[in-house]
Amino acid sequence: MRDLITTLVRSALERAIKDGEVTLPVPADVTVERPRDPSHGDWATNVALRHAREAKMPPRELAEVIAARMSGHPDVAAVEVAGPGFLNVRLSPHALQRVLTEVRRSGAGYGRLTLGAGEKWQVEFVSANPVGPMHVGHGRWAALGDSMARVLEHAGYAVEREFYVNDAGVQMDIFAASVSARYLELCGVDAVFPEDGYRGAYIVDIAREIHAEEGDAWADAPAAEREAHFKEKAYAQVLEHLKRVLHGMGVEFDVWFSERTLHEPGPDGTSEIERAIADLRAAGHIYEKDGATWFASAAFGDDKDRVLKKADGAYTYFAADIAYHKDKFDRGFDRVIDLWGADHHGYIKRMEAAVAALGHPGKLTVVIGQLVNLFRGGEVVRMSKRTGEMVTFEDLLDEVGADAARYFFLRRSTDQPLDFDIALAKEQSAENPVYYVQYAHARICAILRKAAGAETDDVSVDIAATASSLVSDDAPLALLDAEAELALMRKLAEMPEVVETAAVQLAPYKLTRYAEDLAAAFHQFYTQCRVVSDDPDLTAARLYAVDATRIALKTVLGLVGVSAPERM
RNA sequence: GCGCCCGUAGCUCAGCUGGAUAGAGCAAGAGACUUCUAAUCUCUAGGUCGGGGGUUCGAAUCCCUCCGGGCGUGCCA
Repeated sequence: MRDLITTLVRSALERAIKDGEVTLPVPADVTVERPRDPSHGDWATNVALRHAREAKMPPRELAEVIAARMSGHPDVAAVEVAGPGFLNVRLSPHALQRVLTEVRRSGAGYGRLTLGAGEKWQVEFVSANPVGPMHVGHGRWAALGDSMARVLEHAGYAVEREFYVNDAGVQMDIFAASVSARYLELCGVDAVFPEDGYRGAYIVDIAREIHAEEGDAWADAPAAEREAHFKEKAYAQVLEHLKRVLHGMGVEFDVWFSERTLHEPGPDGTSEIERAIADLRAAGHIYEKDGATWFASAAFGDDKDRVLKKADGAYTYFAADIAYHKDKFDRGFDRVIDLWGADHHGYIKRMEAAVAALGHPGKLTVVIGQLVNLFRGGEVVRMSKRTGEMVTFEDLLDEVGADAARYFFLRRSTDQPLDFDIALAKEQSAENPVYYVQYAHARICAILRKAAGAETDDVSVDIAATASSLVSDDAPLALLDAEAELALMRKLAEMPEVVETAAVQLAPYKLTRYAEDLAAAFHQFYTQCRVVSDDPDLTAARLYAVDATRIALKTVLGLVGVSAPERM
C-alpha cells in the first residue's frame, strides 16, 4: 500500500514537472509515511516542504499542484494540503476493502515479506550455563529470541535458532564439585562444601537423584574421578531441564552447540580455538606479550587489546567465543544475531572486533536483553543462582502459563529492564493485555459458531472449516463503509508494515502493540456493528471482515508465540 | 574515570534515521448488557518530554553540557 501511494505521489509530481508547471529535477526521495494523527488521513508526505525552496514555490502551492494531479484515482478518497505544506492522502473504502481479500487469500501468510530475500540468518539466544535451572531472565530472552526468529522468518529470512552450551571450563568444575559435596553429605560422609560452590537447593536434588540411582558407590572414589562422573550426570540432567522448559513454552532450537567441541582436537590435531587464533595470526592481529597471547582488538574499535591465551597456557573464554563465531560464519550465515544479557554488554565491542578481524565486518548484531525484576504483589523477589534463593523460570511458567509469560516478556522494548509482577500476570483482568487480544479472537470464533448455527460455546466446531464454508468469496464488501469497519480494515492493512519494522529493528514488542491495536479495532467494531443479522448481504460482508480479522490476529499472535484460543 | 542503557501523564511505557495540537494501557471519575462472550465499549480528567545551551523553516527526536538512576569496565567464567 505504501508503495502504491509513493508511486502515485511521484508520478503526480513527475507529470507536473513534465508539463512545465513545476521547475524541479525529479526528486529521488519521495517518501510517504503514516501520520501520527489518524485524522490526517492514511498517508502523508512532506515532498512539497522539502522541495519548495528548490522549486521556488511556496510549499502549500507546490502541494496543491501535486494534489490536483492525484485526485481521481479509485484508491484515493481525498488528497488534502495541510499545515505548512503536508499532503494528506485518504484511502477510498474500495482500497481498504481490498485488504480483506488480501488477508483471506494469504491466510497464515498474511504480512509475509520478501525483505530477507532468503538470506541465511542465525539467532543465538538463551545460551544459559548448564549448571542450574533457567531463571526468569533466560525466559525473557527465550521469548525474545524465538519471536525475533519468527518475525524474521515471516519477513523472508531463512533463520536458524541456536543455543550455545557453555559446557567447558571452570563453572562446570565448580558445579561438579558442588554436586559431589552434596552427594557425600547424603552418604553421611563429612564433606567440605566448596567456597565458591553453587548453594541452590537444586544441587541437592541432583545429588539425591544420583544417590538414589548409584547409592554410596562413589563415596570412596578419588575426588577427581567422582567429580568427573558427576559432572556428566548433572550436566545431562540440567540440559534435560533446559530442553523441557523451553519446549514447554514453545521454543525449539535447531542447534545445541557444545563449547567442548571448540576445545577438542580435530582430525588435523588442532582445536577450533587454535585454528581461529592461527587465522587471526595469519592476518597479523596476534602478538605475544608478558607470556600471553594477545588479540589486537583495539585496532578494530575495542577499548584495548585482549588476552586469548593466558600465561598459564589456558585459553580465555573470549578465545572460545572467537572460535565459536568463526564456526558460525564458516557455516555460511549472512548475519549472526547474538542475544545477550545486559551484564555482558561490555563484551560487544571485542566480539565485533573479532568478527571483523575474521573477515566478516558488520555481520554480527548483538542485541542486549535487559534483566527482569521479579515482583510478587509489589514485593521484590530475589533471583540468585548462588544463594539458591530464587524463583526458577519453570516455577513462573507453572504459575502464570506460557502465554502470559511470553506476552509480558515481549511487551517492552529489548533495552528496557522489565518489572514482572507475578500476581499481575496471573490476574485475569483488564490489566492483563494478553487476555484482551486473545479475547478478541475468541469473540470472533463465537460469532462464526453463531453464524454457522451452532451453540456459541460449542468447542467441537472446527473454526477454520466453518469459516471457509461460511464466508463467501464474493461477499458484497462495498457495504462495509461504517467508521468502525473502515478503522478495522485500516488496522489490518498496517500489518505488513509492522512485520517489516519489527524485523528491521529486531523489535518483537512492536507486534504486541499492534496486536493490541488490532484487538481494540475489532472490539470497537463488535460494539458498533452487529455481524449476524437478518440482512443477508450485510451479514455476508461482515463475516468476511470478521474472518479476515481472525486470520490476522491468529497470525500476529503466532509471531509473538502466544496461542489464539477459540473460546475463553 | 571511561563505556553502554535509561529519564515523557499519578503508575507502566510508546513515539527517537527531525515534521502538524506529544500518544496508549492501568489507576481516578461518569456512563453502556432482554443482542454474536461486559476478559468489552463510550466519555472526562491528567504533561516545564530530567535542567540548560546549540543546530533550522521546524527538536521529545540531532549535537554539547549538567543532574539523576541501572549495568559494565579481569591474563574471571
